[in-house]
Amino acid sequence: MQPIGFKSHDHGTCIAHSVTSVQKQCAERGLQLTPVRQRVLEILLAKHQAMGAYDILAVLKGEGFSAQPPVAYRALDFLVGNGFAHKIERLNAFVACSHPSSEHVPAFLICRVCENVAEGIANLSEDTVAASARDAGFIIERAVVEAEGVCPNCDGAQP
Amino acid sequence: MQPIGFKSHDHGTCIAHSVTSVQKQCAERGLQLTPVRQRVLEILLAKHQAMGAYDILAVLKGEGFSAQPPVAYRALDFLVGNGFAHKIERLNAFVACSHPSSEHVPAFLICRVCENVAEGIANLSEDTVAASARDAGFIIERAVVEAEGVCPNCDGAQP
DNA sequence: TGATATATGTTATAGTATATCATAACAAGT
DNA sequence: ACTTGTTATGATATACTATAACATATATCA
Repeated sequence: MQPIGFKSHDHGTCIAHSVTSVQKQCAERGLQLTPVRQRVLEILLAKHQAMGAYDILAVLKGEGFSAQPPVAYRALDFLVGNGFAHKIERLNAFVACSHPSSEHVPAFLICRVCENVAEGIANLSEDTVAASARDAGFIIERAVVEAEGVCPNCDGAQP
Repeated sequence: MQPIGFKSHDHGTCIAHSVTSVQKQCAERGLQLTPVRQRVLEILLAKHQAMGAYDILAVLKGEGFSAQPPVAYRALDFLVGNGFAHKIERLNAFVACSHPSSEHVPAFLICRVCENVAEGIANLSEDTVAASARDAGFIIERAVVEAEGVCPNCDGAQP
């Protein structure tokens, strides 16, 4: 449940573990993790940075996949729609989900210097947000928190 | 501090009051609320819906202002940069700020049916988000909460 | 007044995302 | 086997969003 984007960790294992986990969930839920979809997930997992759809497309291009925009957007729609990735609206970019096994309100910590992204979990239900929504009679279906700032690796080093 | 987007209220007064408030703040802070800037603010205030830059441009077009994209984006940059409006990233659209007199983390309640937007205030400092950021050593400079769902006026009436 | 900064006008272009139609692959029922 | 339904992919074109770059004007102040 901790953000992992700014800590050093065994990233090879991190990737392998995530892919396996997603494969398992797809099997359980009757979802097809087709080659493009899995490859896009792997591309996202390769960094803890957000990637634009066209960045992903550029990677796919050299690998025998069709490289038209809809290819990337469809794969991303699948991943985002099923909770395996998130879109960071502020950046028009995508990241693999760090907590793919549970429903949650993702909270992104976006470093404006190095552009790395860590994903935490927000607990809006205990926030004033939930109270406002309740008072207004508004039913929240999905939510996201996007926070921009400076990560520990960049703090001090850069403006 | 309550969201007002879904409640009936005297909207004429609501607009006039907001404009006056922004004028006053601009005077105090040495900011120039030029004709385009004020007009864009008024256009945003006219609804509690988010408007795209090109929607705004279309309104300006009939009013003797230049209607090239940079005109709208510059006015919006001014308004957003000084806290008089917000950008809703999820919609690539803009709304006038409902609480223009104080620093705050805005929390948008976006109705996916009627597209109206209410603005509440989040208190992330008491949320798990703040704890995650602290643990990670991440310094949050700006943040926003975007929640999508169904407003009381649309609930029941629509899917 | 002149120097500097701020704001606007204008053209062109970059970057992001989707609509649309065609084709393929596979499963299920007849 | 044959049709039908469903899901995924291929491919083209286009819509939508945003900014770069440079010219001109207007404000502000030493």
